[in-house]
Amino acid sequence: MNALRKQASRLGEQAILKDFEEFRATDVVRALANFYAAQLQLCSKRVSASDFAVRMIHAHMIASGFKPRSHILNRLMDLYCKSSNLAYARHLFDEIPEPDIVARTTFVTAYSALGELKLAREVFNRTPLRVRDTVCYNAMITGCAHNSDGNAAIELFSDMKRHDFRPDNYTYTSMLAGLSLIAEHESDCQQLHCEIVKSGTGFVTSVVNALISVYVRCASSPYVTSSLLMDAARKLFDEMPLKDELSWTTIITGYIKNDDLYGASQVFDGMNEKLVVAWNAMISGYTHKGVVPKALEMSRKMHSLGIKFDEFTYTSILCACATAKLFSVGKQVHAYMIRTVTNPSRDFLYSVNNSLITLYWKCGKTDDARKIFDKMPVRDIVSWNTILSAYVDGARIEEARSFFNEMPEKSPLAWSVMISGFAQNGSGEEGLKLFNQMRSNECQPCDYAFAGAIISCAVLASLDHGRQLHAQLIQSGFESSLSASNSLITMYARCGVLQDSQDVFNSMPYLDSVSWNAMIAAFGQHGHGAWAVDLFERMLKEGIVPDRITFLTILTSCSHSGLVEEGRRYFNSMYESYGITPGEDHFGRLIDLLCRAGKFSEATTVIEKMPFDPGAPIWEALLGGCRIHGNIELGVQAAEKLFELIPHHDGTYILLSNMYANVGKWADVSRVRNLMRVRGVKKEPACSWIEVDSMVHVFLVDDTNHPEVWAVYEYLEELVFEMRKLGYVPDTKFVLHDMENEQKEYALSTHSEKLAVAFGLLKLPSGAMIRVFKNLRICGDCHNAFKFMSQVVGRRLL
DNA sequence: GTAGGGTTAG
Repeated sequence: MNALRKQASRLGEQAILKDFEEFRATDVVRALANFYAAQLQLCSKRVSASDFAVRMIHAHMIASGFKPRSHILNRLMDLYCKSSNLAYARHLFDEIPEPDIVARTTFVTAYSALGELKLAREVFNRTPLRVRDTVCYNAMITGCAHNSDGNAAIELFSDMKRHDFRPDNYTYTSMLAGLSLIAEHESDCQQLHCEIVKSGTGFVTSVVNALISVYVRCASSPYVTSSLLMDAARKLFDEMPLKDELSWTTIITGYIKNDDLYGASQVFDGMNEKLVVAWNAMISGYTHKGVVPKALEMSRKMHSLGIKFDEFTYTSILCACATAKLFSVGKQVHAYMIRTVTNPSRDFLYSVNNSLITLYWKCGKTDDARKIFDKMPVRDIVSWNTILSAYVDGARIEEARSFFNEMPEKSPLAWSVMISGFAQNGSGEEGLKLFNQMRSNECQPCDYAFAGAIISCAVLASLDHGRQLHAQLIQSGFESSLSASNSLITMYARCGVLQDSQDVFNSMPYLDSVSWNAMIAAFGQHGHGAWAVDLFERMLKEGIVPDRITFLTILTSCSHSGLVEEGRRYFNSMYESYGITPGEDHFGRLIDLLCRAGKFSEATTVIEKMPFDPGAPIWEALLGGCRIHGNIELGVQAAEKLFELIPHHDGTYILLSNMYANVGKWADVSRVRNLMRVRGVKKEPACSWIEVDSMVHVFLVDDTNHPEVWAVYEYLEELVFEMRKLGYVPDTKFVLHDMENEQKEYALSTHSEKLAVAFGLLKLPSGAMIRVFKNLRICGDCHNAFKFMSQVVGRRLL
């Protein structure tokens, strides 16, 4: 009891408790009943802190031997449901011999809100028809609609009509709102609209609001032309006899959702008394559409008009600052908030602190973000997820992992962030492991989780897994998911099946810049620079604005296909036409482009004229070019710079030794390899479980950015080197050609067999060889796979 | 006891 009391004072429930203590003296049952009813009423108004008080009052009821009548009992159960103490409520419920309809409806609502549709349905089904009423049907319909069971909602709707229950405003509102969330029920919404008009509820504000939001939602669907539907929504809005707060905000956010900020601001300007909610909608609208200055201007205007900011306003402004990385402005807003908000609620603390964390994270201060998190008196799921994303975003994968393990509650979002975090970090295997773990924890993967798992397959170049996941994705109903489809494009390309990438790309209902970037990259990786350029041009024609990633991708594609002119032109257009300042990564691609084409003097000029000191990516690009063309003098210079910048990077040694190997300077190759050994440079470990067959794909397809790829790359090159040293002229010309000039079409269309033949390694019956390669699924140890390969090589050579 | 808008995490 004392512990509870302590908690009560922390939650600010003293008022209730004081009344409570005073009342104990009297002992009249009727008065007690009134008192309980009044206290419970009080609790229901204090949403955030009522939990404890309810338990106190209930405990007192039991202690004083008070037997509550149904209305008090119902209220008690309702409060328990709303404060997530559903078990208590259910316990009470089960003890009532004949629970009334109010009690039953309470449970239908509570279970539905928790996503426990089956339990809700059970309570509903056990309610005899003679007891049922419209409210209880409404509650059940809302439950079905919110849990995306549109068909059940429709069935219930006709069921209630069959039994002569007249649908009311609540029914129509729930039906409309629920069905419009589910894509395949658009025509049902149209039918409902007709029925509403006939029923005479067509002018009821709440129903029209719901209708407007249906039109808005349909308008933002990728399958339709939004302007007509928005016009229809606007007509409904203009013609409605009585507008309430919701009508205004629904239409404003409707315009924002459909990218019509002008339309939104027009309606907003037409408001006589501008609601805080509407201001908030405008501010967040501008922020999300990337017009942060406008968002800040709105908040300044709001301030100068003396309109008080609420929790949502602060959160939105801080989010705007985070998006635009305006750290000092964000801090000012925070300071202003501390001055003006004297008594923040718990919900306020959550959201504001969460957006502060976001601000610090986006401004590159992850450790400070963590400090805020640690200091927060109360944290919610978003607080945890934000920190997790911050770690993943900063490639601090180990910290992310241990933070993830500490999380008290792992939402699907957290799982998917962590899964794609692993994948982005090159740990495809960890990503897939986690995805499977997610499923075995009975956590239904969402489309983002699938996307993470699919990217993991891309990293591993594990086509079989990728295809399996694609099938499961369709089974789970995520076929049209943007993020999952984007990851499929990348996965198929990395696994060497370009056609499948194109199929996914062409079948997508709508595309975002990520989709275009992925497809352009896919063409580029497969050596189809010209196709990549075509697609890029098509993207521009369709009015999609290219971003930094698009330019990285198109520059890489040009570079891999020797399209020097185009690459140079695109590089220049970056700033001139799109206002994007080229970063070091873009310069790196340009250098790569020039060096691959042998234009070393132009490359060195670019390096000299760059607006910043050249870092590792620049020297790596230069060294890479020197490797291809055997430009020893310049290559050595670049390697020296690299050794200064990143002393123990294995990639530098490997590039250097390959450069020597390409011009037949075997002594130098040995020298570099020895140097590596002497300096204790560790080679990145090879990935452990993919098939040799897949590795070859990775090696040929990828840009050699991943550690695994480096390992494979080095190993295969070593094999060729050994062969050459032994005076064997391997029939590998085109493979080497592939390596160096990225003409990968042939290699990609081949499988292990052709590759093996190409290496001149084997004249084994191809079937046997294929089986060895294909079945050599060395789970947990790829070294053995390589050992096998080298044994075969040895046999042939000796 | 039932419906509908604005915030922060991918």
